[in-house]
Amino acid sequence: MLTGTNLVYTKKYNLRIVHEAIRVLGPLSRADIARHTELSVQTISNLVKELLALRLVQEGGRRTEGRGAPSTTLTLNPDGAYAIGLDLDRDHLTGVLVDLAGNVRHRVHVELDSPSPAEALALMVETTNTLVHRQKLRLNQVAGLGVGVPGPMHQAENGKGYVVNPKAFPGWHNIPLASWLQDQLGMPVYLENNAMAAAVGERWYGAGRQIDTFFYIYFGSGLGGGLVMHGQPYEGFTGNAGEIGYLPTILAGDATTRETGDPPHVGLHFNMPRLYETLRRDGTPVNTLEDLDGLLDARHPALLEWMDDASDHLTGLVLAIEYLLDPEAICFGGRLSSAIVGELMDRVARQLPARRIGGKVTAPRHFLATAGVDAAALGVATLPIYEIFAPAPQVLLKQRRSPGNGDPGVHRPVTSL
Amino acid sequence: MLTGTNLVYTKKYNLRIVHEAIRVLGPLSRADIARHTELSVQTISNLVKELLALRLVQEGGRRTEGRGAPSTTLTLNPDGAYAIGLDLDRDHLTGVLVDLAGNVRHRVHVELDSPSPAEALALMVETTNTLVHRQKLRLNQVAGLGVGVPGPMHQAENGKGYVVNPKAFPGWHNIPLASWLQDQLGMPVYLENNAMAAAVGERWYGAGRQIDTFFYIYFGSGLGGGLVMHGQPYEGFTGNAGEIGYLPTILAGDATTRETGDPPHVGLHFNMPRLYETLRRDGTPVNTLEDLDGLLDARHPALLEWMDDASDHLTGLVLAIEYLLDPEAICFGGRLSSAIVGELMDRVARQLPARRIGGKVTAPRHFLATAGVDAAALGVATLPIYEIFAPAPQVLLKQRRSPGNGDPGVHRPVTSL
DNA sequence: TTTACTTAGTCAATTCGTTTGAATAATTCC
DNA sequence: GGAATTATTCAAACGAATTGACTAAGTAAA
Repeated sequence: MLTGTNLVYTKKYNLRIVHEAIRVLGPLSRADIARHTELSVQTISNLVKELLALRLVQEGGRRTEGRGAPSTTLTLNPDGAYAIGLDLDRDHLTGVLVDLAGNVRHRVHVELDSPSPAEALALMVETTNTLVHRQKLRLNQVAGLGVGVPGPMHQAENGKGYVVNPKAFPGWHNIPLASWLQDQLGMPVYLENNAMAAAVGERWYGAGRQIDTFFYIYFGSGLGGGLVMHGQPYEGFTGNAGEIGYLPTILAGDATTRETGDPPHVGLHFNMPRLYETLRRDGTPVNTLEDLDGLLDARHPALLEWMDDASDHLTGLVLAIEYLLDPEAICFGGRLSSAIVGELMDRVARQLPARRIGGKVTAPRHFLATAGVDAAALGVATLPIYEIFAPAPQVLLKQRRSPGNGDPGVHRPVTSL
Repeated sequence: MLTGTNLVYTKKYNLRIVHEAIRVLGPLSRADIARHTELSVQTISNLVKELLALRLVQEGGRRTEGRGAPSTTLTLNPDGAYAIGLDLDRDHLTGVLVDLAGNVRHRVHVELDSPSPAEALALMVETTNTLVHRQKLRLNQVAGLGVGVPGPMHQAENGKGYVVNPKAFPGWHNIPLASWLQDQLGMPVYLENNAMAAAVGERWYGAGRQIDTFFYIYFGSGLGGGLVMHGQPYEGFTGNAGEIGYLPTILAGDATTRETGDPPHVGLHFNMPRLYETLRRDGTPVNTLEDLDGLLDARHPALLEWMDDASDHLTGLVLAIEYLLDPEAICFGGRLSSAIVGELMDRVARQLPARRIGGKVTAPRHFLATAGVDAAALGVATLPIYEIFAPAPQVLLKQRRSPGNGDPGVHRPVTSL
């Protein structure tokens, strides 16, 4: 990115910064924003005027604090924008319609069993239309559609667009999900692995608002991870950073496990279908994540045994993240219930001190994700909103006009801000 | 960082972008730069005029290619700036004076044996003065001094400035090396762990110029790592990202090793003093890194055994980096000779395919660092230059005027560009 | 109650870096 | 030799943030 910048980009960025300041720190007065952004009050006044005209922010009552004239408070207009998020996995499809403030306005949930591409596509289009109509919107009033799938993703064979991991979805080889949906729905579609999406959601609406750099450990049907650095999601070169499930459990040695033919890796210890099967063999019928909650309440021995093993590996994983990435915090969330995730966190916290190398004083703090079981759906829904409103540094830089700019096909719309 | 920007910052950034374009892609004409940066020729012409006046770039001959008027070529002026780098470890101090083009103009090397803080400080001041006088410069003509130490670093107890890891330097508890030197020498001092510094050097002068995101595996007296993402060094929240030596070798289980009292971690397998001792017990007198080269030529069994063990762990480490960070490339370098590092890389490359989880198609490429044994010294020398010239996004953003801006004490000078 | 002071916000003029358009020079192609 | 092409500069225009003057609306002190 050796491109320069000019005053047009300056303004775009400042508009986003004002929006972001109100979003994160609001309600705020124009003078407050000026102080936070180091811009002049006059500039803020002009930018706020534009945001008001776009109906993205709204004026509240006047507030008097100390001496001087009372200030007019500004907050985001929740109805300023909508986005849709679809979280797809082999066993379910969850769809949400969220507004600019991150409120889930509508939710649709369907249980699935390894759908074919055609079935899933039809269902996703239907779900999207349902969500749009319930809010009495037209398709073009929605900022975009985010789709979450279990990682990792690969590039399509023609080099255009990402395709879903065929290992998680047998029969989905080389299906360019994003462009299919985009053609059907005529709105920008963002495909992302659900762990990363959950991280973006946490960054935008959760505790991540205040935390610059954190790693999100995502418990889904498998184990995933997402990384936010300096407020920006970090995707990696091939778009698969944070794929913690593939980390080897033993750093040296290449012994492949008899069972899967793959080298021993962390993911095996967090494979939910595998856990269900173990529990079933043990005489306990389990099919869904909700069933696990009941077992936890009953302190079921086999479940507790799994949790011991899982937290043991999780501790090592946390250490790897600490030493390699040194984040400010580590976030735990996903589709497992808060009760189970919380217990895992407790166990990790107990083990961790003894397993750190001596002399380390500061360590990243751990926190439970705020979004709950729909973290991924909410997360992918924030992708279009993030794209339009986030004050990312690249907003400031001129875009290459030339073709072949490296971005492989996932739609990036002309941003409105 | 919720600060805005204005046209003054725009210009600063564009100046750096022009400089960077010439540095990386040069020699370039004004029109070439305009095409690369997407700025207008007029703008480039103005900015180049300033860089010429600052003597940071120089005009070369005119070059005619195809039809049209011939263009004036622009290159960096090597004498436009100088910087000094000092690489300190328990066993040595290496100092280099480099120019803007990355040429090592002078080099000083001293063997040490766990110096006291006072001794080391005196020696570092002396070395700096020697290097400055050899080039017939005055202290204030040097852009700054970079100091590399083995990581990790900690914050000083008063919260101001980083201090050297007391584990690597017994008796160095809570010594604020950077501010001491800054007071003595009156130039900006940048303290950094040598692995990260080597990565910055590689990014600036080596193969990293073309690679946006890479991980640098540094073989020093121990094992270190540095991370460059989107062209920017990533430090982590406490400044200790990339501390790969501390990664647990076994993800689950908290068995501490009898020997050190610490949990088993990768660093133990790359501890040079420990290797020397093993070899000595084996009847082979070894004291320095150069001795190891001789043993490699002789295919010494004990050394080869170490290399097998080391590469075995290195492979696991590479996998962890691949899956967690998904970089474009991984760079191998440090103070071990290229011959040894090269052999380690060969062994890793042989083991790696069998140990990846099935289905992974693309993988980061591996390359040997370009800088050789002085990588760290050259790397720290680039820190002041990087600070002044690198087109980092934060250059575009207004700085907070208020005190307590979070930057803990390491001197950040007013940049000239 | 009056007066002084403080703070929020707007209007108008200024500043400054990039862009645009015109002009000039140097070279190749026909 | 003339037309086309490319590099570079000069001068004017554009558009963003800034600055300074001003109004409005409150608190604090006399």
